[in-house]
Amino acid sequence: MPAAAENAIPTIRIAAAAPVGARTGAATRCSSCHLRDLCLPSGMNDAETEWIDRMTIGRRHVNAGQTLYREGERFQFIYAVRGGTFKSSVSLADGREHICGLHMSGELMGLDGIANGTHASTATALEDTEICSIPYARLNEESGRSANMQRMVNRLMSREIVREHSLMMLLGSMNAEERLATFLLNLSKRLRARGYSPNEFHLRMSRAEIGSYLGMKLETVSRTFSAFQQQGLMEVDKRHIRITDIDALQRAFDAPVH
Amino acid sequence: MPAAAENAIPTIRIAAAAPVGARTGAATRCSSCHLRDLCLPSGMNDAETEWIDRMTIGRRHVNAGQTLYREGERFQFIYAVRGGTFKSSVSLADGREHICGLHMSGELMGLDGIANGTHASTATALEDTEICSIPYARLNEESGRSANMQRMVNRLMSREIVREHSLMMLLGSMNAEERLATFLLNLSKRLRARGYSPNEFHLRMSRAEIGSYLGMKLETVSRTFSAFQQQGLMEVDKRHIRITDIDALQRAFDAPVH
DNA sequence: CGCTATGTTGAGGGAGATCAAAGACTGTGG
DNA sequence: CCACAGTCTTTGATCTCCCTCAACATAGCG
Repeated sequence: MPAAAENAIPTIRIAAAAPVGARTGAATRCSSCHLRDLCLPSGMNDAETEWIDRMTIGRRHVNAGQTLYREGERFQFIYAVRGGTFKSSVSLADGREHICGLHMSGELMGLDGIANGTHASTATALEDTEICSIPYARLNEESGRSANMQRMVNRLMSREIVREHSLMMLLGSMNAEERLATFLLNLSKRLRARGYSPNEFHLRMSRAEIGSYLGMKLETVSRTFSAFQQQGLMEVDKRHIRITDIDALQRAFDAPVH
Repeated sequence: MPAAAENAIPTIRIAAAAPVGARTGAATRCSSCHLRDLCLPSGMNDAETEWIDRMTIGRRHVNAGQTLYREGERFQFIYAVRGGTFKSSVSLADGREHICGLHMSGELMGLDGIANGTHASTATALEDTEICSIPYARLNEESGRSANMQRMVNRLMSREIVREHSLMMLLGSMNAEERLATFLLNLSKRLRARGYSPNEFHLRMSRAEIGSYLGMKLETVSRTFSAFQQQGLMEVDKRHIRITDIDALQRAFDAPVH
């Protein structure tokens, strides 16, 4: 299983078969993708999945540090993460930046661009990644043909809204330990859903990025990690995390949105 | 203009013609609504607006303090605010609550329910209000008939995502003065769009509610209002706000998402 | 006329920010 | 192979913004 293998490799570099940003040629088929049940086709029947197949124009590599799209750019595609991890961020006029999303394989990006036809955030690869581009105009055409497919698109957008609600809750009313624990538990859950170990993983973000995501400073992130380690909840070695007592972490901090 | 009259009345009570929560009878027609250009029908042609007319099952009063829907309840309707103001909130298992939205006339509520078929937040009327209920199942049927209509639904959902991005930016990287100023400027802009004065208005939320929305305590909200007043930016008398120098407020604090 | 809800203001404390320094690791170039 | 710069992380010391606790004022309401 390539996914598990990738997880086992501690480096963040994976072989880049094509030049930066280039398409890899043939269109990727959703119907044969191992992320089928997590991604856009989830809940769709075979015929609908084939419709998606016809419009997914291609797979593309995006290398670590590169952007997939930037705030203000014209919106044309919705993107599905096929491998690797992305962050998305918004920025203020004075340069302050805030990370507002962390996207893993099977998750969609770029939905915020539909509102005005321009992207409202910037998507940056946190490691070497692979993404599928879905032309929004064609998605609309196809979903006009299938009520089910259209419901799925709505559902995925709604899911994004719900996700942001949770983040607002986190930013608005949790302390540093609660924020970091919630973040780690959420990560753990999503990794498990992808067949990775929920207890041991590599963070793809720096302390500063985690801080930006959680509304705290990098030093506070670092100190909170140290505190968790001293409490015997996890072992932390830079970006390598091993959660030793996930139940305790849950009990102490997991306050799921009611 | 009834809207302007309502704005001029300092009390939050408006006459309730029907019993609490009751439908007022005949279906409301979008085609003749004065909020037509702000609300769901914006950007739709006459035929499409008539389709919406056919499914908007009715107008309903919701009195101050009452909830329109609650977290966890089955999702069936999307709601459009026809008059008055709503807050929406999410809560943690331990009872902490966070206000994650403030909805004015012409704005939609309940989109977060599409994801799982249950509402992810609670909507509470901040004053006596009137809302239109749009059955989601029928909305889907109708929007299957019109690509344009479906695009509009997507756009409205995307707008909600963008709105939440801004809130996350606010919660994640602004100080108390910036938060309150951003909040007031946003309110001012939305009131202007509805034909109200952008400089003088009544807040519909208590200090505690504003605090919950902006991720700060009620005392801090109160102190920040006092600070703005001492800086000559506005006059504050409980919930009545008169912004005397909106440009200064903009210059000092408005840091629009890049 | 109390009673409750709401808002303002003060005093003090604390969680996290800021400033600073040092160690670990990576990649680069000699 | 090693010296070096640059990045990331950790930890300490100090500071500050906002929270907490408290008292008081005001308005609406039974």
